[in-house]
Amino acid sequence: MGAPLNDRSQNILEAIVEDYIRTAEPIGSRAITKRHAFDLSPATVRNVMADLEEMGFLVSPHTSAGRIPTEKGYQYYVESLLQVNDLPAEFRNSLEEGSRFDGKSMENVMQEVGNLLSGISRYTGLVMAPRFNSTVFRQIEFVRLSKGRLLVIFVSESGLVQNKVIEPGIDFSHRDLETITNYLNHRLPGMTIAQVRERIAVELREEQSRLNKLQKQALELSDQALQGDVAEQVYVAGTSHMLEQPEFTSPDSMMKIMRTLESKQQLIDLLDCSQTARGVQIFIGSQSAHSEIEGCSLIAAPFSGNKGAVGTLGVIGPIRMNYSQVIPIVDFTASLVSRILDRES
Amino acid sequence: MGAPLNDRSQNILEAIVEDYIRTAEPIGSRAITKRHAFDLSPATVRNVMADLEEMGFLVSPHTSAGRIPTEKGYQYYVESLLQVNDLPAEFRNSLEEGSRFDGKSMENVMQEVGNLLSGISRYTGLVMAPRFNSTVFRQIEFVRLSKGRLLVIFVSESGLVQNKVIEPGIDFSHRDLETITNYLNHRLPGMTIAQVRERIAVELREEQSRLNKLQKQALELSDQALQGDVAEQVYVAGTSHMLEQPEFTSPDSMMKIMRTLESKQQLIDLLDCSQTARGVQIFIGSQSAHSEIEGCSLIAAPFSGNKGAVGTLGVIGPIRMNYSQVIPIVDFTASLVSRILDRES
DNA sequence: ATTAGCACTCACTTGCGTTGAGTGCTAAAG
DNA sequence: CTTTAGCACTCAACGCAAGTGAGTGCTAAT
Repeated sequence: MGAPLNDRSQNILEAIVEDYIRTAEPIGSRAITKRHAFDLSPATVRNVMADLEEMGFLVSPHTSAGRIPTEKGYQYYVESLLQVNDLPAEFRNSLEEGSRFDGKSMENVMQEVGNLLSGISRYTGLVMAPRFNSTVFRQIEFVRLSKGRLLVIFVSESGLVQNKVIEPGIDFSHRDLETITNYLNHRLPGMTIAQVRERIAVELREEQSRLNKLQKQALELSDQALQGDVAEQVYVAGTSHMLEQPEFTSPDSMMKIMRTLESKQQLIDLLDCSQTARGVQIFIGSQSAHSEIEGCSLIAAPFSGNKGAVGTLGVIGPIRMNYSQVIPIVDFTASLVSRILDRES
Repeated sequence: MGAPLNDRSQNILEAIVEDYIRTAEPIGSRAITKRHAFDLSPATVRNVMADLEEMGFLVSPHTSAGRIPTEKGYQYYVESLLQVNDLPAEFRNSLEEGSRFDGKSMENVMQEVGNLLSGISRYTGLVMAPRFNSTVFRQIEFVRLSKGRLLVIFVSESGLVQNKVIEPGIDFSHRDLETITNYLNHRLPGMTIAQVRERIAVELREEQSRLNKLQKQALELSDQALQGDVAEQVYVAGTSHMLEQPEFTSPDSMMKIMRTLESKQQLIDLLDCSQTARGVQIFIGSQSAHSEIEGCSLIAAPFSGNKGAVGTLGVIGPIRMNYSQVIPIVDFTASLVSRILDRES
């Protein structure tokens, strides 16, 4: 699908896409010649537009309206025509300002980053915290809540904290717990949670005989503590910006979009795609997979500390999204968050 | 404003409110006589309705429409006419089912409870976790993240966990931290966070001379750790149910309501009102304070463990809300959560 | 006190003509 | 061969008028 477009067609396509992104209204041939100083008559532009339509870059909603870009049109625009703006200094500042983390927990930081993403882009901001299972274990603590009920707290290298309540069969004493905690905290750091689990399984199987009772209990306990994948954390911010978009003015589409943004799982699936990739990724319309988010595009980028904790953040908005503005925002924010995670180690 | 309403007027008012809650459409005199077996002609009902309108319980949107309840009408209905249904067993079951907390953190439980509230009521569920400052301190842990950067983890009696990153001036060694942790964990449990802070301030002021260096550092460190109120946590679930309500079909009102539900602070203010009260509280329309939530009612109840941690949960929906169904849901859920918090101790 | 009857009101719907932005086609001009 | 001017055509959107019907308030009869 190379680029069988000559310069003039490209210019016109670019003009249409950009005007449409601004106005959200079908662009007519006259409007083009007026707004941009091509030395062409509307009729010529019409011919070019007819060609672009035939090639699948444009459609007209009805005979007597202007043209709007198709998904393919946007894709071509993003891949070949778009020039990304620099991130304005004010945005850069408020991002750096807002992500100071002194006195905040990592969760707060993630939430705050989501708010910043949405506030600056004026679309909806998404942040998916690193999957806990892939983060590097740093420390574990047990708190005895009541008879037989324990609170387990994990801390990862990157400063993420997770906790859960478990009910092991045995009622450990304060002393036991302390010993177990020490034992585990000396042996486990440096591995990912996944590796830790594997290690525990191996030791329980193969070294049974060489372990004393408490060591065995320690392993069994941490096995239970690590059981069950911890659900991903997604922070969504600025959902109401979505409703401000003219493409979602109908009550129906408003409900649809809000339902989608409410279902964390769908968002996780979406963001997972760009987990592994490097740098900013752009999913335009139905490119964003199986997903139910019709009419939306996603600009996402992974972030990661040097200890391997990988999360994803991004901005979701209508296909008619201001790509040139949002891309640098996402890009910069991702590296910012990476920097924050790194600083922890 | 006593009750200058005779039985017949009451019955008719009740019928109108309940029919309107069901249909969301103005109720006419004929509809009343048809749907309910009062032995009255439409004309009589009309007379009564005119009286009720004069008294401020009803209004008609325009001359040739039926009547709808005013806020005052709802208030009278809720206070004097409403009979609360029992909570259907299926709801009770799914609530009890869903709030099993084994393997979940308290935050997960709160979130889950929000989901249940909204899922069952089909309105929007709110849960405000206990303010951390008012919870009883149980344990503190320090994790050294990097040079000069500490992660502090607090655990409250009720199993709530909070963490934050701080940067004390000094770079404590692992050993120091252990000592400090032990020192604090022996002295502080049993007090609320607020009390702890006070105590620390007093000791630092009055017992300066009697403390060794590490003890002093311990106190200073925990002072910093406790500084700054931790933001309240509000869990909001099922916001899209709001958009399903016929009163919010216009794009404008949809945006308005979503913006409100997005701003945690407004919700906190709202829920704070019922923090101190006992049992289910009902805020109808503008009763729900200064707040911007026009056209909404809130049904809320505080929950609390025996250790004093107090939170609030509730359901928010249109004024035309199914009070008789939602009240028992909120009531039961609040006591359920209280039970969960209690069980921890 | 209640009810039947009746004139009246007014949001809502339907249909119809007008408007205007925009198109595609054709034929002339460069 | 490309570009442009001209023109007939299309069709969503807007506004207006008439018709419809649910519901009311008032009056007079029961």
